[in-house]
Amino acid sequence: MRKSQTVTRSEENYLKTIYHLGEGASSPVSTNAIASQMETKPSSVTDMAKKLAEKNLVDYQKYQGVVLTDLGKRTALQVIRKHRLWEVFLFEKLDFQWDEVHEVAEQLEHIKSEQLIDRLDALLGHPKFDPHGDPIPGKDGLLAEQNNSLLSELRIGQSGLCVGVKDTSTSFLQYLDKNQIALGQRISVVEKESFDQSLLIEIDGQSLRLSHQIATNLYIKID
Amino acid sequence: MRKSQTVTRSEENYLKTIYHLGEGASSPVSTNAIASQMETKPSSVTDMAKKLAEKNLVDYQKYQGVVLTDLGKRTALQVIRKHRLWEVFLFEKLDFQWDEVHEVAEQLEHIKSEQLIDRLDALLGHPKFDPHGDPIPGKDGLLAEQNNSLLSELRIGQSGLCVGVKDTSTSFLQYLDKNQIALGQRISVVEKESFDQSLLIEIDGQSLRLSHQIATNLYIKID
DNA sequence: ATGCATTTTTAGACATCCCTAAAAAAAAGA
DNA sequence: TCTTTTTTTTAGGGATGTCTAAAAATGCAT
Repeated sequence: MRKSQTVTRSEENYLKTIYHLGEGASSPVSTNAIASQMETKPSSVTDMAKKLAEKNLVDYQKYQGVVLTDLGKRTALQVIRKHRLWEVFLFEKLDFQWDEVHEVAEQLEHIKSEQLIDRLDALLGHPKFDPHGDPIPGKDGLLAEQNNSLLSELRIGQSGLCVGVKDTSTSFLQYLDKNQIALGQRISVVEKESFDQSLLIEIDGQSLRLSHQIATNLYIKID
Repeated sequence: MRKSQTVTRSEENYLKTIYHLGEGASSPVSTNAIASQMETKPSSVTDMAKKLAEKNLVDYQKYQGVVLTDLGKRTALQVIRKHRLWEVFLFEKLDFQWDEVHEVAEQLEHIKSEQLIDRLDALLGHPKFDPHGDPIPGKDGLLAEQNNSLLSELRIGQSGLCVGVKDTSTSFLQYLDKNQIALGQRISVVEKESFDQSLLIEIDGQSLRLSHQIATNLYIKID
């Protein structure tokens, strides 16, 4: 078993981004997609692609984008695992709001100590999902299954539990807070407006109208 | 009030080292002292001294070493505050041994979030000392008074509480663990051997002989 | 006090990670 | 197909933080 080389903070950030853009799959991710996601320049991405390929973390063919190797995927998942565990810690133990956890977790995810993460995981009770409902990869790199639907996909009369958000921007999360929509709540679809696809839902005994855009960013677990 | 510029991780490490070497005082710290403490080269220290002087964090005169400015001292103390709070967290919440906390805290101390540190401090109950008995600077940068003695300074018959260690090396801490010496314990000096300055002490109902070297690395709070 | 040893600084270089500008390849459309 | 547009890569360079080797300043000792 070959000892894995050091992966820098910057390399970890690239791997994470590539993982998210490729949805964990093996479709190649383009230079431009990575650059715009990371708010950097395509030329910087090309440089890094070569470095990651050198370290066997991605497959890279000129002009063809990058694909994570198995090693790259495992590495990315461990960074994501750390990110999401820290998010749970901030939310549960330090009373951060769910729209405040991301930025700090971006820093904490790069701390290198297996012991630290194992024990943090235990302290938190081995959580399976982060405060946004995203699944936390295990030590083995496996993700909990999530066969969830978007709220916008529910038919009239259907109901389910709100289990996650797709958009994690501060403005969206604050909108949910303002309308008292939180993870774990039951939502029923009362009516769908065909004109603008807005929904009338019932939540917590209250009726609420949500735009289509909101409904496409809420994950629902149907009973 | 001028917004303080960004301080890099490397700069923070230099400030911390300079603070420790200067014992917080205003005596100049030499280039070589910093270099050997940080396991780097004197030329690198000179480079950094210029950069820190530029940012008003140290006073630097060629060939005269560096002295922390007020701003530098405040910055160093905040890094030390973070380091020691994280040590308490690791020790109290994640069951790390006291010889294991340092390395991970070296990484965690550079996380930038005032909110995080404030809340961590609260979670831990605003501790005043870290697991080695070192005082934790407050938000205001003030250190709790510590008028402690070294065990080697006690006279025969005197006793006190073990409140800290001077040497924090793994080997020393593990020696203490092996001999069941921990912070908070009462130690009485029974006898002093003038030949090698070793001590016979009583601790936890047991007699124990300690070398002079051990005794000069244990802080005792005399009643 | 002056000569030698030590300390410190300078000069020049390298690695990382980013940038801009220009060239090259790929994709799109007429 | 053959332009034109878009994407991607190359070339060259800047900032940070490190190093080695050599020069300069300091300071100790006889």
